[in-house]
Amino acid sequence: MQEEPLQGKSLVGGKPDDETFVDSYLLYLLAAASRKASEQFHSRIRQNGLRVPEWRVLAGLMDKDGAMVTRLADIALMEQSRLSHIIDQMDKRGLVTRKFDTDDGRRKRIFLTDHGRQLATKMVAEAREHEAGLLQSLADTDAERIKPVLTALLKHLNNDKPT
Amino acid sequence: MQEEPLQGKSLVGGKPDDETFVDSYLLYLLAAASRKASEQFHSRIRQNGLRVPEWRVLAGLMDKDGAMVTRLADIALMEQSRLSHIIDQMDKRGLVTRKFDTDDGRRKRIFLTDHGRQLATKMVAEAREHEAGLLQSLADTDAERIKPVLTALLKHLNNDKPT
DNA sequence: AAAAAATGTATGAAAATTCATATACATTGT
DNA sequence: ACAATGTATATGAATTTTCATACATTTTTT
Repeated sequence: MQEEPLQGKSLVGGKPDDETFVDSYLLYLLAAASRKASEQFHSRIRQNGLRVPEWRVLAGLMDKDGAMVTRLADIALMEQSRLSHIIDQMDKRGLVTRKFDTDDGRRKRIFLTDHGRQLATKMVAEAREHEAGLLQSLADTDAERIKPVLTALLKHLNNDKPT
Repeated sequence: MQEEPLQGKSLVGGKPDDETFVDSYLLYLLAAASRKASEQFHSRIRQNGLRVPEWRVLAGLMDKDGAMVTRLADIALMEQSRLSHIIDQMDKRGLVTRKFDTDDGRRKRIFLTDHGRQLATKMVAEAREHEAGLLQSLADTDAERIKPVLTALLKHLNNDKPT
């Protein structure tokens, strides 16, 4: 599609594999796989009037409605203060609501509103549909292996968190 | 470390597996794996006076010094205009430099300066070291499977890009 | 060979995110 | 019971990122 024109030294764009770094670097592979795999669906999210972080919040609440802010931030893969800002906006839009935790006065618990749940439900359906297409387009063997591998990695990562 | 206190309904934090969404959703697994796996190294990046996107640019240039902006943006997993801004800053800091492409007047090619290359080299070494530790801490079978699976996924994703 | 369309990069204002810290409540140790 | 310490969330200024678009080419079309 987009051809890299050769350079004077005829090297750019064609380094032997053992000289490249990123293509064999785990953290890069993870980031790249995540970004490229999500690209299409992210535009669907925007078509539904949401931004990606907002979708993550909705999805997180579908699993854990009433989660406390810190926990939700962890689930939604973002920093606490960012989540606070986002909750502000989603609250104003009537997607979620904050309630005091009766047991612990410092905590607030975040709940989906009816409207929020409605939108979240729709998006989860779209997500599952999109995922099915993605998995189907993969070679069967790959599709079977990818999730278990990621789950194992994630489990491991969540265990020995850095002190 | 951080215990989720049980709710009135004794349900929060303990939904049966078949009711949770994110934990079995591919795009979430990818994003979560990427974020959690990178967390530690990202703080190393900052300790070296870089931000994560800057590190990505340096790493990309280690593989493809003299890349054009659009291509570098793709490698470094960011939008073109963002890369332009970042190059501005890295240029001012003396890490990279822009040169005109002789063949195509629209293009600029980005090169590491000596200083930039020095820092990039150091960081790549740190990255490899960190990666080795990460892989070692995984069960052998997992470690062997993860990269091929991601590589296959990425290869697939890069092929049938959405029109 | 113009004109039209496409491509590559930069730019700046708007919006989002981060960073440091304030505030409020809880827990621990004495 | 009271400091002292720790935890949970919010807040606002500073910074980064995005979005739309301008500008300068190059490529395609007629």
